[in-house]
Amino acid sequence: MSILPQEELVKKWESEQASLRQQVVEEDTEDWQRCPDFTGLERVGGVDLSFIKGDDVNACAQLVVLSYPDLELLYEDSQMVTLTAPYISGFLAFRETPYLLEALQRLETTQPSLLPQVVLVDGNGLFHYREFGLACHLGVLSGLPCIGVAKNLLQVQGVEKSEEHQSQIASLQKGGDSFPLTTNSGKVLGRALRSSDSSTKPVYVSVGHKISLDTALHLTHSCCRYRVPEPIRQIRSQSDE
DNA sequence: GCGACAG
DNA sequence: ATCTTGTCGC
Repeated sequence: MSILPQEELVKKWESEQASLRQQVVEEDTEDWQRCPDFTGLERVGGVDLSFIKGDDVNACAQLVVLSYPDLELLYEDSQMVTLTAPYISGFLAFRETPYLLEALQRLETTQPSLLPQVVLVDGNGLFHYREFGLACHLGVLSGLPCIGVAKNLLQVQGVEKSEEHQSQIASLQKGGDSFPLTTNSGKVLGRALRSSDSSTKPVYVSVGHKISLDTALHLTHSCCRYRVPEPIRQIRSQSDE
């Protein structure tokens, strides 16, 4: 096996992103997405990789499936994995997607009736340097509707932590309030969401696959008891329960 | 040289 | 991502 220099790796990954980007569906495709209170939606998934202190090679790949709208645990899968790809900002998917896909495939094989109807992904979707973040990548490869939920702002295409951005955050009064993340060319790539009344710092929601931004925003908010949506949050609290 | 850098 | 204690406020 040959090791590519990072510069070559990035070129290869960029072209792979460009080709997969064309397969992203940015609209609602499911019946439940068009119902006012998401009637028909029964299972919401969450995926994440977690690490331990000094080790960035071994990680725990986790998938949870929660009931909707009660957000109770229906399924949980944890698998220790050894990562092969490095973390490079903008290319998170190449590091994490293979193991998240494996988890979804294990579920599909063993208990297909528990497959989630939508997956909340820890990271960005279209709100990305090349409009193809982790949530898009996992969505296209799995075929499942996916939503990107990032806890930190990625500064991309003119969206930045400016005075303007800070004042927009300050203007979010209550849980559910949001404002658009608009590029310098005028395209809305996502929305900053105040996810609960008690949290000041927003989360950044963007389309992953097979869902509209409006639906993604409302569903994400309806999954929030605290700042981080339950499907993603319950993964972390899982380890000590 | 300095800031930025999803997870 | 992860290391970490207390502390302030509701």
